[in-house]
Amino acid sequence: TASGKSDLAVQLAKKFNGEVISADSRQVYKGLDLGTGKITKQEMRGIRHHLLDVAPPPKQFDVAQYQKLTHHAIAGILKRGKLPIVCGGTGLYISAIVDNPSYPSATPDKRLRAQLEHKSPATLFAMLKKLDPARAQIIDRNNPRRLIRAIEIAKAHGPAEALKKNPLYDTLLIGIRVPPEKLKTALRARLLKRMRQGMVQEVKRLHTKGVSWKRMEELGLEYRYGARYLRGELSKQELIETLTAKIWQYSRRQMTWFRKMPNIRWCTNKQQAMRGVRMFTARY
RNA sequence: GCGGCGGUGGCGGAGUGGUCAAUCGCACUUGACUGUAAAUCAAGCGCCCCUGUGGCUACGCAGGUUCGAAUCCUGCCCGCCGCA
Repeated sequence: TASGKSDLAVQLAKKFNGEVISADSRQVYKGLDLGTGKITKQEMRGIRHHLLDVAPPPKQFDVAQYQKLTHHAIAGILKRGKLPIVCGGTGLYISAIVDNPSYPSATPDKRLRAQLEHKSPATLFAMLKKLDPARAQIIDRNNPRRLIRAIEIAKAHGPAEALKKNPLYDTLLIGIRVPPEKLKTALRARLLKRMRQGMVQEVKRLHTKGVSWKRMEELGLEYRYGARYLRGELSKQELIETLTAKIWQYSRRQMTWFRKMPNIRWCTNKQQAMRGVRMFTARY
């Protein structure tokens, strides 16, 4: 967040004849622009971007869909003889491409989920233990969302296998390192700018176009708190304060994900990144 | 000036004689992650020794009562409300 990755991606694409693939779980939705910090047409500077605006906001999108669409996109880019550049902050989505795990084929079961939603973690855990004791051993037993999905998988086709990774592509991972204080300031400045550009109006517009307040809660920080502000639960000042805090928390969670990626190459400036890519592409 | 209410950890806010370093929420720090991932979940969060049924300092300030006080009493300081 606010590290300058979109901008870097475009520069790399220019320099190395590439196209950009977004790895962002909110920018996949059409119409979520200001609130997600989506790159604008102008900022793209003619570089083709993929995996943006591929889903309607009311419908839930997920990693498996992301994985599938991305493989298509990458195939197309390679066929055109170009370099695919994945850029984004959703660790899970990045790993969906880089590690290419084959997710259990059990498809989300809305009815089952609704049924389990109000059960306590303890009962969910008991259910899972019966269905898939091995999984129960290693799962986070306090986390209803994980428990429900695990049950979903077990019900569909018995005990789950360990997740296999089958990487398809040779990848270079670049992490951008920004000093925390600097990042904090940048985050806030960016938020204020987006507010001036009409972020709240965007939320309002989405709602009039049929996105429920309930759904808004799930579409990302800006939409969640923006909606609360519009409903009068937050003052403008409170909106700004809680959003800065929440965005910062989110940014930290991103970092904990990236920190554990094994071969990530950390860069503090564009030159370092450029050099990395040059060396990487020289191998082919 | 008189009367009422209140001052608790970074913030909000419990507790009203012992089991209180003090419920809880937020913020903060660290981490997990098998189709919601900007989601969901976990741990830590006065100071020190970092072994424990450990030591120290704490609930506006200063005294007092008590075996024992954030909790009771007195004085002072500060805030809000009502009457002047």
